[in-house]
Amino acid sequence: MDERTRAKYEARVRIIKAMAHPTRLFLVSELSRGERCVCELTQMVGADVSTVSKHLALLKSVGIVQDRKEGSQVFYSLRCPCILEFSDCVESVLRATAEEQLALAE
Amino acid sequence: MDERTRAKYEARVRIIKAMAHPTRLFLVSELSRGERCVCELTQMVGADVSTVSKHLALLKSVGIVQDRKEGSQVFYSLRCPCILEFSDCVESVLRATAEEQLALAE
DNA sequence: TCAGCATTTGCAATTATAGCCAAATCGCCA
DNA sequence: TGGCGATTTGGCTATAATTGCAAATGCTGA
Repeated sequence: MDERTRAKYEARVRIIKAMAHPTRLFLVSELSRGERCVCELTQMVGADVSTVSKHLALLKSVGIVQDRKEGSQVFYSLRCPCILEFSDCVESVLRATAEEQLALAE
Repeated sequence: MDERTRAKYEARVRIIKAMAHPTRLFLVSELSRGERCVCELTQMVGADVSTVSKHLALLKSVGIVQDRKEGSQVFYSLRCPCILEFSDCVESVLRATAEEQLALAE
């Protein structure tokens, strides 16, 4: 794998890695319903505000979400609605595995 | 986020995490072209065999790939062709970011 | 200007990952 | 059976990620 190829995969990996955390995946799925402010998200997640803020900053840094300030609040929203396709793939892997396990159990 | 919800996201995260590594993303994309044995993949990646073997084992453990032994060789293949949809989403985030950067530069 | 909420940033400790080398397995064939 | 090539596993070290607390920043309304 040459330098150029590796760089290409690393760019994609940054985005995938951003989704590879339970809290961030939850945030993304919550944002797929619509804009939310940090305080709302923090309450839903149930972790420290600073932790949630950092997760959101990471998602933003790779371009998955965008933010909008309104007064002292910050509203985050999805920048790409494609997350659904993304999830579909994950779901189908999960389903395939579950079906296989079921078959083995019989 | 209650226990049950968290467990749901963790199951999905295991799959996403498996893709969140340059070498593994490369392996998956290479396997999307067809079955390959460990020795071929090792050569393409250019890392230690043991390293590649561990990456493949991880991909297998979450159900993304499957293996088939033939003599002393092991052939890996994709278990879910959906990786393409997965990539499409990643690509569109990349593209959106690139376009935005371009617009800012003008 | 000051107090007060919302959010981000700096810091330090804990935990998880990745990589290589060496050693163990496994199947094949002389 | 013994050796050989292919692959996996164990062990160890180095690096990266995650988290909460405390402090800093920003905005708003009195």
